[in-house]
Amino acid sequence: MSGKSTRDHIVDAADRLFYRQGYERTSFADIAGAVKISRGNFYHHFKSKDDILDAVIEQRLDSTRKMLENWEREGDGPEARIRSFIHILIANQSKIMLYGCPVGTLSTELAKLDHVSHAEANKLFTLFRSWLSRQFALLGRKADADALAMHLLARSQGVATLASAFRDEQFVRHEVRQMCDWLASCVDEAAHEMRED
Amino acid sequence: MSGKSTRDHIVDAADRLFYRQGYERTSFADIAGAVKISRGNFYHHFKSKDDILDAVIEQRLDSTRKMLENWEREGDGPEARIRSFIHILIANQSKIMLYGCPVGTLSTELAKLDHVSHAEANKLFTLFRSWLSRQFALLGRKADADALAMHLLARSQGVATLASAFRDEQFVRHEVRQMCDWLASCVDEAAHEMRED
DNA sequence: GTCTATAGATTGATAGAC
DNA sequence: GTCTATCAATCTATAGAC
Repeated sequence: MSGKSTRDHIVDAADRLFYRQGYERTSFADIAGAVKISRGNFYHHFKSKDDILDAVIEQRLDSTRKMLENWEREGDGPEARIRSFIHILIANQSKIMLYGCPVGTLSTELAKLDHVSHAEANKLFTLFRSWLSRQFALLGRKADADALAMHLLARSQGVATLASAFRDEQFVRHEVRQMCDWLASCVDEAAHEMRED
Repeated sequence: MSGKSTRDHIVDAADRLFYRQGYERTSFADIAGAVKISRGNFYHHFKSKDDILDAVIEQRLDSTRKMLENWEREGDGPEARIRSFIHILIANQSKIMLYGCPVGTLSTELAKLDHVSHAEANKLFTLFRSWLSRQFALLGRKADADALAMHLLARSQGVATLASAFRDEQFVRHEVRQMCDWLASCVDEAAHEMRED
């Protein structure tokens, strides 16, 4: 109950720094400075920098799973849950405008580095993808649920990228509104198909 | 007429490596290896690594300007020109699936590095943005031309990001088709507004 | 479990011969 | 204009004292 272990502090600091500076740019010295331990002490907890990365990805997967489960438990329908996803762009707007989306930017960086953990990082995308796909299926769009999930994922990724390039709050709000309109039209189409059956 | 200067070779190699590996990861040794010159020789042509980056951005701006001017000269209408933009995703598909969009990934990396040339790199985005905006205005959507340009930019960025994460050709083709449908609906709405005036 | 000290490689950058 | 040699700083990682 006394709080977090040194290992947890390292993972937390690395998580923040990898997001803000990128993985390649972040050195052990940076993390050591943030956690206030010596560089040599790292290797008691992790055997390499890649090892810290894997722990960071694991932590992000855990917290994302919890977030999605909470949205599922809140009792609202699938449309409201998907709206919660869309509104991440508003909730995290200031960070996104500075550093982009933590999922997309990590995946992109690891792809370029041809890093062994690229596949691990992409599990974050897959987590959102299958969760969204399930919500669209619940909405009555079973046939194209996965395509809709990918479409929405892509649009939020694009908004995050341009948000960090242009730092334009109004653009983000405008696109979020449009995505919610698009979502509502998805529901309408589903209802229409039901009537036809 | 004898071909490219050493300086040009350096910029070409740096351009390719910055795209494939990222700016931070690419060292002078990498570029030297690609151009087959010694590391010391760099500093006769550039005074720093940042200097090479600026030259790379300048070259990308030049070639992008030429591409957009060519599309403008081809005689087709604005709708066909915007379709040419959308189809970059198909034309460069294999590279995009490996390294993402050269514009978006550079901007994202420089944002995280808090690099002085981030604004320079964003001029690439602005170039596409104002060109697209002009095309939408020609299409009869003067009032919201810039918002439509940003929307389309965002969607292609998102598709590029997910293309490199999931390496899914069919997804790219599907999204490209949808973007073209959306473009056609933009034209219809413009025609409808004209009738109302 | 945390530290200091250090190895060994690589980084961006400089000096000076040719 | 290109080279070799080298600098100082930084990097990941290891060894070993406490």
